[in-house]
Amino acid sequence: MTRKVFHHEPEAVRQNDLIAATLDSIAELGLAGATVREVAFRAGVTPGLIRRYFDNKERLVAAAYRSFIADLTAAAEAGCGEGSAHSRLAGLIRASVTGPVADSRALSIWAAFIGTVHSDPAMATVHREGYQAFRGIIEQLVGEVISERGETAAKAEIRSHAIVLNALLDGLWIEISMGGDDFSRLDVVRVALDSVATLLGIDPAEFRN
Amino acid sequence: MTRKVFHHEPEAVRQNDLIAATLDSIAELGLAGATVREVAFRAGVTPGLIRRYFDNKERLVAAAYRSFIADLTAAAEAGCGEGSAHSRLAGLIRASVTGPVADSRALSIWAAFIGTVHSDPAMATVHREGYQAFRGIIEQLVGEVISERGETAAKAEIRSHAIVLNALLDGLWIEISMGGDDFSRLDVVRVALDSVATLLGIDPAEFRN
DNA sequence: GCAGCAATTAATCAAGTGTATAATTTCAAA
DNA sequence: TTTGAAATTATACACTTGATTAATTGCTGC
Repeated sequence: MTRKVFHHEPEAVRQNDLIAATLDSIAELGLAGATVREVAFRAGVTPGLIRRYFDNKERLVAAAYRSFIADLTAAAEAGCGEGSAHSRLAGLIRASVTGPVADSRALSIWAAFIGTVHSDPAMATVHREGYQAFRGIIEQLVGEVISERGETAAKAEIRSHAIVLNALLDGLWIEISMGGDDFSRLDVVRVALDSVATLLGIDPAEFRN
Repeated sequence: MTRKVFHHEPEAVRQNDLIAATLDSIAELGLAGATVREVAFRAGVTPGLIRRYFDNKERLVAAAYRSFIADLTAAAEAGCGEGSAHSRLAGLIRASVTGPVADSRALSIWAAFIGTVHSDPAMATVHREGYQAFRGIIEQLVGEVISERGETAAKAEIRSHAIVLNALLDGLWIEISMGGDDFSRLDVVRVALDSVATLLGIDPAEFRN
């Protein structure tokens, strides 16, 4: 038998490929389907190689989680654009409830990971970091929006608003990404913007800009 | 060796025990830890017995999911109590963001199951049914609240409100159950009630009753 | 071109998985 | 008390899993 031909790849490239293959496996087959063999196959590589780049399968999965969350947050943040705080918040909201952030694949991966957080300390750490990062963005944005309107609010109030907003966006993201038929005939962006505006006491018409 | 002594149990009891053991396993060890042996051990039974009550492990897990969702929905619904639509909606909200509905164990189980929905059609069915049931409750309640206030709203508007409310409650439930430190010094019930009141255009003070 | 090192493969292992089945025990009916 | 069916156990099997290691290959510097 002839051995498989292969190429040397830079460490970063292989790691990325393995992480991507892991996320693909999870998205299509669930966490249980993301076996070492499946991941290796999708990465066009042999199972044993994984151990050269990740000490454990656990480490690989945690790295994939971190990468996934970072990408998701970055995509949402990219939706902010630049400009007034109002328009940036609107951009964040719009990005949060439309593709590629709000899509079935992302939800599947997120859900698979979330299920491990409670029983796996390493995953819990990754989760907490990602969560706090996103809520920090919202909190900052809410603060800026309030001061932009010439108003002032206590830190606790801003935080309270951020928590509610975050919850609403999370919930909407889940519902939309889950893809029940209920959203197909609904303008999700308008609903999301109006809801947030109402919660913040902003005139929805003005907020939609 | 002496064989294990055992008792005959009615079918319903054994099924319940096995389902309870499955949920316990998932809550503590994650879905991956809910092996046939682990579940059997927790149920004080031998692995082989499971197959007498459930064709597959898949069936057992699906049954556990259905049972879990039903209990959760029932607990939330029980919080409604009786009385005006306003007070029933308030009760539902209060129940949704406090124990035993909003607690770490419930979230762990929910998360584990959610991760399987995308790649497992049977689980998807169970999920969809449970989800629609809960959203139906909210939709009904929102409709009653509106008409109770002497107002009138198109069906689409009611549905839109229900979707947003459901998303908000889901998101709050997740955040609270996840148990970040951020909620420890926050009156979650008040925040939830005020947010919903604001979204529905009700005076928060009146809504809190 | 070639030597040597790092990257990759191939093959194997022990442990754990869900499932199947025959042997045993419980329990209710006669 | 006995008997027979149903419930439960014990054991085993085939398979998959993550991990390990030696052999092989590709590549870089000389």
